[in-house]
Amino acid sequence: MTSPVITTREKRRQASWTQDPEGVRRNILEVARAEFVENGLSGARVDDIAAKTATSKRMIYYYFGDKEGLYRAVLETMYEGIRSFERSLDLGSLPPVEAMARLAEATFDYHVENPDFVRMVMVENVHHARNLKASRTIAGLNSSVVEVTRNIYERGVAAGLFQPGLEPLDISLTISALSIYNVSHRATVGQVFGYDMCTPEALARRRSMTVAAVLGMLRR
Amino acid sequence: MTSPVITTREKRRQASWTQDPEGVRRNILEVARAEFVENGLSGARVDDIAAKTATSKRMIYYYFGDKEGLYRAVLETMYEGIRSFERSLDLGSLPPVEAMARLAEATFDYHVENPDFVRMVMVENVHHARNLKASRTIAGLNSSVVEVTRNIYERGVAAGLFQPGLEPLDISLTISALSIYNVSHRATVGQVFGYDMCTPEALARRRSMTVAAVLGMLRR
DNA sequence: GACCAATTGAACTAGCCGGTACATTTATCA
DNA sequence: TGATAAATGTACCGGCTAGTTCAATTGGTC
Repeated sequence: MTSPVITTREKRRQASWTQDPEGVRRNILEVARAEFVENGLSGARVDDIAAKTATSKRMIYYYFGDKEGLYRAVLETMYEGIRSFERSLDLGSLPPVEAMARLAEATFDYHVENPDFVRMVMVENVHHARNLKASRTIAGLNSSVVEVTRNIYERGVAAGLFQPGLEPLDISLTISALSIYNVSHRATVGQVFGYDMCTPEALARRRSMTVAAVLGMLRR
Repeated sequence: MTSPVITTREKRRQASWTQDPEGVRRNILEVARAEFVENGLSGARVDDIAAKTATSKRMIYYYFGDKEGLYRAVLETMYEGIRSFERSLDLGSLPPVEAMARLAEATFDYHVENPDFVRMVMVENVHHARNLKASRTIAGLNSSVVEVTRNIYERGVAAGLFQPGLEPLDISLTISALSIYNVSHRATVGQVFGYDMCTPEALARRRSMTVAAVLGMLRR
């Protein structure tokens, strides 16, 4: 179904080649993602991206128009990823406290496992989310995580377990803040405090503190 | 004592001018800060910075060596700012719970009031803290916030108010995460959720939730 | 197998951008 | 006041960088 990705090694340098739009597109996106994540939008070089693909710079412009178009396409794949993660959450059957803990843990884990997403979001924030705004695709991908949170929260309030009067969105943002920080600020925290937040031990500690903070904030 | 900052307007375009090393340096740093904060390291243009100063590009290289040297100098002023803030904290006389709440609030407020610092830290993380590492100046500016946190925490544990066994650094990082997020992720959150985290009302909510989360996590 | 649209390649370019050469003016101080 | 060092201005450059031109090849269609 999906055509095989063309690796850099097997570059088709002969006079003859086989058409493979899907593969070329995917190959460019993969390389571009690595470059944008590593160097940011302005820091990434189209020539470098092209050199690392199995194809040429010409194809980047053919498929993505310009550098920002390519960046936007990468951004879109990232947001598709987290939306898909959010949809996969199935916490309706768990009791409120367990569900909320599980939500926090899953969110935490997602960010740890997807540093590229985290870095891309950082880059995008440096640019005031200009490309996020410009993407019709991402606009259509509305987040379901707030509704998930609302459901759990309201069940908890009804059961007398959580204190009432809070905004589900704020709860969501708190979880997000505690999850993303470990990855996004790994470098500066590592340098300033001589502490790597991403070792397995550090992550385990930070994970349980995240759950404790979220539940502690909700408990009445 | 400090010479007046030369504004862009009163550029000295005459054949004669007065020397003002301090002023020129400061003027360049101010302009550079705005540009780096707005565009990042690779996004900022030395020509643009020069054009917005009262002096010329020549002086940037005279005083700061190269673009990265200028960036590093800006970064250093930022870290001097937060270290100074940390030293100004005087929470030893407050009871543990109040002191911890006050620490969280003050940290929260500092980030809200210093978005330039927050953005600079973001940019620096995109670059894997390369320039932070390179700065001897910042290395000498060790953070006192962990010791402040440790003091409060240990008093709280001794008083039977906080649960024992936690790392002061982790508590610090939790406060930091919850404080910085509102500013650093304002753009993407604003776009994705249609929610501006930096309105006075939103900040008030997020501020009290931050305190609640931190205390909730510590309470035994 | 001839035609056409989609896809790909190689070489090229205009302008930007970090950095510099060189000359000149201002302050310091003996 | 003259010599020296520090500070500043003007003009310039070489390489990089996003984007393009022009042409060729491929695959499907009738």
